[in-house]
Amino acid sequence: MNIGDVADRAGLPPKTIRYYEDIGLVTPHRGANGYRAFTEQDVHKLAFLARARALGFTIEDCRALLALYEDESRASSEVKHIAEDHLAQIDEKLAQLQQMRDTLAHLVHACHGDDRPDCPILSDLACSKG
Amino acid sequence: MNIGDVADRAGLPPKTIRYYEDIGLVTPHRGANGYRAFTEQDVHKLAFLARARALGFTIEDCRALLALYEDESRASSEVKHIAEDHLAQIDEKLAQLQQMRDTLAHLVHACHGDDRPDCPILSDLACSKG
DNA sequence: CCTTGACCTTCCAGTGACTGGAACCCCTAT
DNA sequence: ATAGGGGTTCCAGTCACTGGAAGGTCAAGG
Repeated sequence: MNIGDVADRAGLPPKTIRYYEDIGLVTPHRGANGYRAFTEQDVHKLAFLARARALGFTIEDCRALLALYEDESRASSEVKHIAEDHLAQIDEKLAQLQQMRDTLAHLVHACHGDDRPDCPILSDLACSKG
Repeated sequence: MNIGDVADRAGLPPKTIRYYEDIGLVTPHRGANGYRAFTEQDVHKLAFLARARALGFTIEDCRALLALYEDESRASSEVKHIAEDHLAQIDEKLAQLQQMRDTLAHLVHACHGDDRPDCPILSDLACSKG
């Protein structure tokens, strides 16, 4: 199968798939014309990657998950460990983002947003006592 | 004032301050020895930047905000507009992250995490019907 | 057979916002 | 004189792609 079809089926741009080959996440064979020839298994792997990336796992997480995925004898605890780590990171990011959101929403709310130059947003940024 | 002191007072690493000079956010003078010589105003500006960046504004947002900040006659509506845009972006990101969190938490919860190879996390990643 | 257009290939460069490191200069204290 | 802790520049790397140029390949239509 050519890269374009794989891209459609895995839900990843061709550029990204080539990049994944560059960094060794997939290793498609080559046809006589030099085109990459993907197997069903490759498609499966790439779809796995697409989903894991969509869940915010880093490429290195994905590499580890793929290795575990392909290891028949892995323990589920290893996978759980990676996922839990990632979950904790997401929680931290969520908290930070929520904090940012609250502060910003407060500022936007306080700003009258008219033609006058006074602006609570800028005042706050200028001296972070808000 | 030298870059180290400014870094302490503005809450930014020296490297970052040099980078901000590179991209034209600040333009400190130079002493006879070639060292950057920062004024109080520079410190103020950098602290402004530190705060705005901490609120997740992009560098280009910051550039715009700084310009508005230094423009005595700006309308607060312009600032509000930038802030509202940014707030909307944050909200979107929050929603995505929350969605990711929910899915992942569900998977982690479903995984027994023992020595056996069965793992709902990998199963889900492999075929996204979960 | 030729052309057209869609596909494929490689390689290089850019993104955003820094960060690390090398190699070197300057200032102060001992 | 020397040791250290500043400062300077510049180059390269990060992360995960993405855009674009230059060129090869393939199937369909005239």
